[in-house]
Amino acid sequence: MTSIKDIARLAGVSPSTVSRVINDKEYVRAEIRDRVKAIVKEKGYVQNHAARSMVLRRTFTVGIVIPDTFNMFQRQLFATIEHHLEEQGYRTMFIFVTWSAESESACLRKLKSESLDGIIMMHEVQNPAVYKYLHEYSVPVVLCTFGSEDFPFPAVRVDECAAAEAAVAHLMDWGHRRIGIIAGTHFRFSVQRAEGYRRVFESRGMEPPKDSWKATVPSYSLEEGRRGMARLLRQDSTITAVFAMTDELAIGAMRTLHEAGLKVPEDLSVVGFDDIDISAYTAPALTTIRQPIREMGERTAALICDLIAEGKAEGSPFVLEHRLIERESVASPKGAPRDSSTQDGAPRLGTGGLGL
Amino acid sequence: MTSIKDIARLAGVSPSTVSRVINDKEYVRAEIRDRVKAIVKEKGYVQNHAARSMVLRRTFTVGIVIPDTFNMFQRQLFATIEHHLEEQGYRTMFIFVTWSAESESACLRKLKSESLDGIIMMHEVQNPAVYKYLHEYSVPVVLCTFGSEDFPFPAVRVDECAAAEAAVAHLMDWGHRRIGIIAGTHFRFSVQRAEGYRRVFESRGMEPPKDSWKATVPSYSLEEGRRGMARLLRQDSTITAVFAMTDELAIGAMRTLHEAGLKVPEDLSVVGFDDIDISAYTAPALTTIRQPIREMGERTAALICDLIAEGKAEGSPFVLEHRLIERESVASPKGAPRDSSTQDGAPRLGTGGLGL
DNA sequence: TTGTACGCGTTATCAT
DNA sequence: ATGATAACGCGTACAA
Repeated sequence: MTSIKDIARLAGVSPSTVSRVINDKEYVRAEIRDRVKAIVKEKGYVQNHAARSMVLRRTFTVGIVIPDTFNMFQRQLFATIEHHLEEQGYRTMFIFVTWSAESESACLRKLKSESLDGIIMMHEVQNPAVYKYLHEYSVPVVLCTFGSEDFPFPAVRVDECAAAEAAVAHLMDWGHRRIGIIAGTHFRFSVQRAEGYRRVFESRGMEPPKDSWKATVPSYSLEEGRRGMARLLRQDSTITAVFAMTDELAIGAMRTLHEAGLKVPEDLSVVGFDDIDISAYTAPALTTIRQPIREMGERTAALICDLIAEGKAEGSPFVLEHRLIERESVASPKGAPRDSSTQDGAPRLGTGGLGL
Repeated sequence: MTSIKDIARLAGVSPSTVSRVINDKEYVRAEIRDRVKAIVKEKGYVQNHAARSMVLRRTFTVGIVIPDTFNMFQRQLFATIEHHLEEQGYRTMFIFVTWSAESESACLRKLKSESLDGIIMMHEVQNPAVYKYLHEYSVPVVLCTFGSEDFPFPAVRVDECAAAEAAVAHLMDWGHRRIGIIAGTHFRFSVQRAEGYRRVFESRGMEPPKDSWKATVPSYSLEEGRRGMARLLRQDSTITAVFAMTDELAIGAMRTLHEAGLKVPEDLSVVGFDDIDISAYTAPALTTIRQPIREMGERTAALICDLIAEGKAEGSPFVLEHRLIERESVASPKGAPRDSSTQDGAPRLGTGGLGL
């Protein structure tokens, strides 16, 4: 590969001059600048990243820690982040993590050896050593989609509990009382969303939801949604609606319903969470909670850039607004007309909530 | 960050010795080896990647060029590749590309500056300069999901044309004759799949498909599938089946059908292509062509490793077998019983084709 | 305004 | 078996 020295020789100047030209520094005669630039272009020269980051002691790279099974929601999120980071001149390096302890150690090792300029965590690593390392060496970090009480990292997220509450309250507004939940585990949001579910019952002075209305599944896949729904149906066939903790789970659940010959929403209503892109295209289209993906991504990218550049992380709030997207998967339970206490008329059909 | 020199000082040896220990070289007394290792562990030392790749003149990094709007099929594919590469000690760097010329230039620039050990192209870049550069500097390259006639890069893929033929033939076998197609553009596979579609008509001695049976859409998104199907319905309402060039397009198409009050497969049959994971969970589940994702990923990873290590790329074939996955989205056209020339009985319902 | 010299962290080579 | 030294490509302080 052609190096800065080659260019220097070709241009009849010293390497430092070439360096100045490339980095748009002052003190270069226009004439020389042009000559060097021409040669750079001709030779297709580009700086060697490794050498640069070695001497500059920074890598211009932001690491994104993300589950290796990332879903469409996360996919859209990091696409936004990546895009903005790119604009700011940062490279992006993905660090895929599974739920295994070994994978988390590998993650830590990677974080160390890469000496990244900043880290965006889109995955709640369990091993505290990771956060501890990041904190001790004061690596710029921003948490995205979850928060932490133990470490003072800025966190961009929605109020998971309130959002889940909105989803379940929506079901209540439609007259549902026996509402099931398909719940995941492991992550903070799983307890928060479950808490939101519980609170709706509480705040309305109702009995807490029965245990038989809950199916806990080991992951957030379509298949687990399918299984969870099947279990729910077995446990208590009187439920009239289901809150699935993620859209994937909800779509899997609808599949079970379809196989069982049950119609959504006529026989059973479903609401999801995340508003992944496919949720507007299922039959029926899924009523769900939308997290402001774009905004979250922009905010996260801006934060990490500020953190890297100036060490500051101001400009709250980092808790963004969620929004209920009404589509077609919710209706009144059979026999029971819609709760008169709500203002809204019929559910919006079509792609009204598509955001096009 | 603690460096090799720090460790050396702490252990009372020279940096070279530490280097030998770290890289498991010979000629180190066991006693010293243990002492150094202990200190390395205690200090949590890890090699600096930039420095290493500078002196070794390799980055241990494989670049994956991929569309920034990658779909679930590609997502599963690169997950497999990433996993295998990781096992072989390679890092992975994604290079996201859009369909713009500017983005492709940026891609080229990146490829140059990163000095990657190898490149996996999962996206058909239009600008020949990219391939030219790769070829000239004999960077190890493997194409994944498409081939090239202009450059001798090994390519892992299926026979797109034959696969599309299988999809459409399946429709024919069910008695369909007026079969529409939702087609994309830009990529090699779009012309190959369209060609497969055409050939079925030809090989059965039928008239070529009418122009009004074809809707060409500008991208492969859910939304374009929806639009394409709507257009098809307007252009010729007598079609009884549709071949969508990708599953996303198919799912979007089914959405239009749902909105129009048409039932799949009773009113209209649909077959897709790719077998993305959600295709088994839609209602109805999608009949589609499965590309052997796992195998393709493994093959691609193995190839790039061989290419990097030994410069060779042997062990064809690189053209893998596709497979028709029959689910629920195909039935006989209304009024017409299933073509008696086929051996198979009723379509498989449920998740028989799920591959669990 | 330009060039020289050094250092970043690591490994390979050669000397010991 | 171990250590000293050079080199990788670049940026920068300092000399010119």
